[in-house]
Amino acid sequence: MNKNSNSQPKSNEQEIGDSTFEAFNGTFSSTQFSNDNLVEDPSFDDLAKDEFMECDDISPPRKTPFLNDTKSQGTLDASLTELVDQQPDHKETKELKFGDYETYFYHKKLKQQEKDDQYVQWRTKNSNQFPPIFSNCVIYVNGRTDPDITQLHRMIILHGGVFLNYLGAKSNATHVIASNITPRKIIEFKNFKVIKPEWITDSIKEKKILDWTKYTLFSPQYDQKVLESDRELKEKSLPLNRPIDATHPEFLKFFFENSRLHHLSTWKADLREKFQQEALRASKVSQTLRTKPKIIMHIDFDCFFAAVSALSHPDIDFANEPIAVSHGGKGSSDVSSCNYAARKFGVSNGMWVNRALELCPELKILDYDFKLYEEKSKIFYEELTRIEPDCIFPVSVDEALIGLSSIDDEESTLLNICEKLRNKIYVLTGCTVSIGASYNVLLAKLCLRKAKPNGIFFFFQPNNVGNFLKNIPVKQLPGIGRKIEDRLSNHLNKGSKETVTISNLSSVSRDTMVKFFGIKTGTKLFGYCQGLDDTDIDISKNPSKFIRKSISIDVNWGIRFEKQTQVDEFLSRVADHICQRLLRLGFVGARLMLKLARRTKGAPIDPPKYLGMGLCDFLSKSTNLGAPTREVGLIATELKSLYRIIGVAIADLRGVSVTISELQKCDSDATSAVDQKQLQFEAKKPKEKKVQGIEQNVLKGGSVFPHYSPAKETLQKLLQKHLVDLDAFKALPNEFQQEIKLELERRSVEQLFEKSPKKNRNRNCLLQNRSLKKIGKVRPETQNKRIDLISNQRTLNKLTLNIPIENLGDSVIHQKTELSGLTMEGQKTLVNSYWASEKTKTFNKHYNLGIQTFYEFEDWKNLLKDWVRFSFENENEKPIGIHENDLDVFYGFIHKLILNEKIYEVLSLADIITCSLNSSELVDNDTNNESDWRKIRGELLNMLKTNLVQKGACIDTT
DNA sequence: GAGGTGTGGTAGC
DNA sequence: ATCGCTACCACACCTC
Repeated sequence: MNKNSNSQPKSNEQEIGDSTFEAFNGTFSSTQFSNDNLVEDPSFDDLAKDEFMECDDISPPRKTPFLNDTKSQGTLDASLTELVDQQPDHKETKELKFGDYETYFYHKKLKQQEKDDQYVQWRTKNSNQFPPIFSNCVIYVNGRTDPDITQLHRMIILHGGVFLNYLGAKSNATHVIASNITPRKIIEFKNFKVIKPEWITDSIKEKKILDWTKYTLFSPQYDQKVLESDRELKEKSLPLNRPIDATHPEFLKFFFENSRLHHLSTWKADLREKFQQEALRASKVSQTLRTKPKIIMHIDFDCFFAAVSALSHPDIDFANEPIAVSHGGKGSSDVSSCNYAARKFGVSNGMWVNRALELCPELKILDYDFKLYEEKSKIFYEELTRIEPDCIFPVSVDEALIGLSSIDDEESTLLNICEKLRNKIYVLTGCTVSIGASYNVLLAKLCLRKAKPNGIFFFFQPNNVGNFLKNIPVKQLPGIGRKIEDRLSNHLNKGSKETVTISNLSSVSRDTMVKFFGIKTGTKLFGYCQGLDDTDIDISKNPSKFIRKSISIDVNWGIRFEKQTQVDEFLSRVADHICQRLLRLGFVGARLMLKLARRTKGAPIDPPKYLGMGLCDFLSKSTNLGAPTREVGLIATELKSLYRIIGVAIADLRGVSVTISELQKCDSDATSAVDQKQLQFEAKKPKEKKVQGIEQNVLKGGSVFPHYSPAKETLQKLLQKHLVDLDAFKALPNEFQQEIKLELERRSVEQLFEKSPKKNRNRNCLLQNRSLKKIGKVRPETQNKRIDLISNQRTLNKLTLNIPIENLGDSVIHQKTELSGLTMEGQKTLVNSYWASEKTKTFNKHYNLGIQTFYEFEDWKNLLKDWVRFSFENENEKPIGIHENDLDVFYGFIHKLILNEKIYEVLSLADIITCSLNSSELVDNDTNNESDWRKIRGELLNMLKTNLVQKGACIDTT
């Protein structure tokens, strides 16, 4: 068993299945490393007790490629026998961390696996009795059947078939067995051969596989063929030629369902959250000072996706046949995972499929099966929990760091724990894991690299660390990626392509590293070179450090837009999506960032990757939402606004990323701890009475708002209240005046309503801030934001409107199109002045407003006055006129105002135009110019009106 | 010097 | 065809 105990670290080119073990020193003495200690070792005893509880019928698992491997067999087979020979302890009542439901399924699965193994053994012993008639079948049994599922299971396995416990959407089930079927299942199983159980029994009787079509379950009208032709018809009627890009309303759903990176990220975040929550609970129970774990184990599946996907392809010889997981079979799809047989050909993760096929023509491409990955991952983490380490730190869906300190100083114990774990995981998932272990995270990670694939590697010789590290490429160090490697390579090798190893760095001083990579990265890298790493993986020591800090959505594939409306609709959908996630995770966020990928100038319009982003520049802009929120409307509006500020030309947009940060917990669930706290805080009796008052009033048939009657307030008072200038108001067309009036009345009503505790109660999460004002800002639909901003003249004048003038010039034509409902041509001809577009003298340039200059509203008022005057100035005996670019900037600003619901500001700007035109200062040299200005003014009101009507309609429906 | 903002890099398959 | 995500850290640069 300990035949490898004194071997040197194996090389990277090790054979598959080679399980190497490097001797401990220091804490662990190699003389203690023996089997005799096994049984007495308490931690091992515990381990054994947990295993196979409630499992009474245990037989040795089948031989597997993994176990048959000649190099590992001695060690692994021995420990495996030992593992399963342990008597189950039925008295064990210790609670399991994952709850009864999951424990139940865990044991169920375990039992099933063991039964399968028994059957396989019987079969091999009595191969004459059980001809393998189902050897090419992967069979799933649904619902109640006769004979029942257990019997069918047995028959299938005994006759060489594969029995599926779970039917994934992309499962490779060749047959589904069912006696009855619901209409819902008919749809669910439409892509499978659904057959009666008699097919199995009859086939066994006949000792040959019978024609399944004679046993189909569907009645003639639901016959498989009919279904298929139905499907074909449907598919033909759909415009399948059109590529599905981000303009499609269902794009996000479709995209995320199929994005491996999306899955990886969400799984990771979920795991993190789960362990963080558990650590939080644990730390409440015991606040004892924990010591740092002495041993760090790094456990990771070998080519996880490939191994799991291959499970549904029993015909594949995973150890020898090159396989890869990807979408589709060719082209610019990424290879997400490939097995070691494929790696021998030079295939690697992240490579495109067509390149991989060039290197390895017989490479088999398998599909993703995200559900199955998740399922296997769950088993993996359950197993990790089961060995009760000091701490578990999830690195990824298939990978974790484990801290151990309770093991006595027994090398054998650690090796045994690792091997048992590996075997157990293999038995339960059908996939192999590798384990690296050392005394810190850095070294554990490096050990894992050496252990892969399908092996174990330890390093516990601090005195020998230099030797251990010297040939390791820096790229293998955690946190050292392509960029840092490149910079190191350029610095050290002066451009030569040779891999930079740690020994190459020995000449680099700490100061140089800090100078190169900054204080943190530099120091860390320097430490790594000495084998030092103080990363702590114990979440429970400081759970709050691991709490989620942001939520984001990135879409950098399929982004192709032609019109602003498409972009806006997409941003709305993204907002909706992110708000749903905020809700699901129980957060509100106060900060919003939009990051756009813009095609780099000169990069091809269509990059080599189909609908990919190609070479891009990234531009980002963030904004404060005022108070933590997850209001879709607000976030969508802000995103559209941010998009316009960043100002990426629509045709060049290749990626959209939205991040919400400054999160606060805000569970919608009233039973949550957070809400309970807030409810206590909110306990204010008088407010409750008010609610009753309103409700009573409604019952009596009176106004919902007993203290307010809109009719009583005169128009003048209303206008005063909202600081709308009476003259400006009178200058408006009648129709528009009416709308403003209605709007203001509505706002007064809502202002009252907003103060009612009924609404606040629904949002008590925000009461934490003890600020009703902030609550108001969270919900623009209820107009509080407007009131806040408009009712205070000082605020108004201080308002900084983030419009960088030059940026707007590029894209505001599109914005105008959006707002006024006019076509782009219509917008352009709105000002039909004689001045030509080649005219370079724009107001903007003339006044040298500069780049990225931000203006307060007062500045904009003055600018407008100046601009009007400027346009009437003479140049070559003609007035300068209004330049298209200036107008773009101006409309962009107006748009921003409207987006932020600053009605008063738009009105005052309209008023300024009127006043300026009437001013005697102007040289009355051209009536066209004046009429242009009046058109612009009309357009402002038009934009406002359009927006108000939209808003009104929106509010009416809600 | 503290704090805000934009950008860049890294990790997992 | 294709599904190039996402959370986090670190840092440069800026303002106050």
